[in-house]
Amino acid sequence: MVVAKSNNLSDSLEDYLEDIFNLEGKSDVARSKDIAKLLGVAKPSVTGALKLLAKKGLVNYRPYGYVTLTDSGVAEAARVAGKHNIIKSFFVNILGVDAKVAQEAACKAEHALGPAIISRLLDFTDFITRTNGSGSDLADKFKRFRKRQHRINK
Amino acid sequence: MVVAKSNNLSDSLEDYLEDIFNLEGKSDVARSKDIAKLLGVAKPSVTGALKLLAKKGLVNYRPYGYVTLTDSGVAEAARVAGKHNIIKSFFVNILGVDAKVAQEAACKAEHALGPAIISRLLDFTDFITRTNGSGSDLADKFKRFRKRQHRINK
DNA sequence: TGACAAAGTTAGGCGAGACTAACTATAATT
DNA sequence: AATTATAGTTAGTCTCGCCTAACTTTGTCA
Repeated sequence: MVVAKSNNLSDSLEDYLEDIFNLEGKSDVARSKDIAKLLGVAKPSVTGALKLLAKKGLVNYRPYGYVTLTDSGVAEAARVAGKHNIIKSFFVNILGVDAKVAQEAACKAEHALGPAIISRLLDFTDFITRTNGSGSDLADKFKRFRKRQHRINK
Repeated sequence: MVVAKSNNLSDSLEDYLEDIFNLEGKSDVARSKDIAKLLGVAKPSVTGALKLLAKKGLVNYRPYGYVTLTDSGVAEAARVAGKHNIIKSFFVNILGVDAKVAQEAACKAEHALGPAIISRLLDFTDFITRTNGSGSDLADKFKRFRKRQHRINK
């Protein structure tokens, strides 16, 4: 089930873009080797992806040179990274999922959820994080609820 | 980013399995033509998938014969379909997402979310659906919250 | 029961995205 | 500055999942 995207970017290319974005944020520059390591792919795979992204005008690529995002590359990457954070935040802060598990699941789910759902998920996380009438945080309430539900397994 | 799965089933094969499961539920039998239609693929793709699933012992397949799930096929398919329903239910009943959008997103997200997250999502949907102290359903509260948040766009 | 329609299969091919092996360019060290 | 290590690229291959065209089997109906 390969899905046509409006932005014409495959899941794979979105991942590259996102990682370049994160690397730029950390060290102002993305090195091919680091991209490969972060994504868990071999170096030639990175070269191939960079060429594709360059053709789409999303990265500035020159053989043996440093990699930077173009303006539209930054925009695209930020969109993907934003999804990632919204999803991960929901998993961690609301569902109480382990950070590492949440991180990995968010990596995959970010390609599955469109703007309608992402927007609602963001609002919902915001909503549920707030203190409600009872003066007790709902995420905490849920943790206790879940503990009760599963006490038989503990 | 192709992901290794513990069950050794690709996203694609999980989709076939799930659709066969649903077709069996409706008419006791899955016809190749209907699988193709449901998944939006050409008929030869179905033949190929059925052979793979048969090799894994998940479907009973004979050329030109009807397709049924084996016991382990049912188990696998039920697991996937279960995920699907939990995710869709959260989208629709909690986030208030349109049913069609939720359906499609769930189709993709079901491959992204592992048991730790699914289990919590199920509990959470259960939890949040219940009436809380204020006597008002939280999903409803969220709808109002969201309406307030976005009233500027309306 | 024979002809035709519908369903399913086979054969061959294509693109995406990964890999390894071998090569080239850049950087670092002395 | 020459050597060596590291980074990056090229070339070629593989698998997966899809496709179309052509063929075979099964079902229907006059």
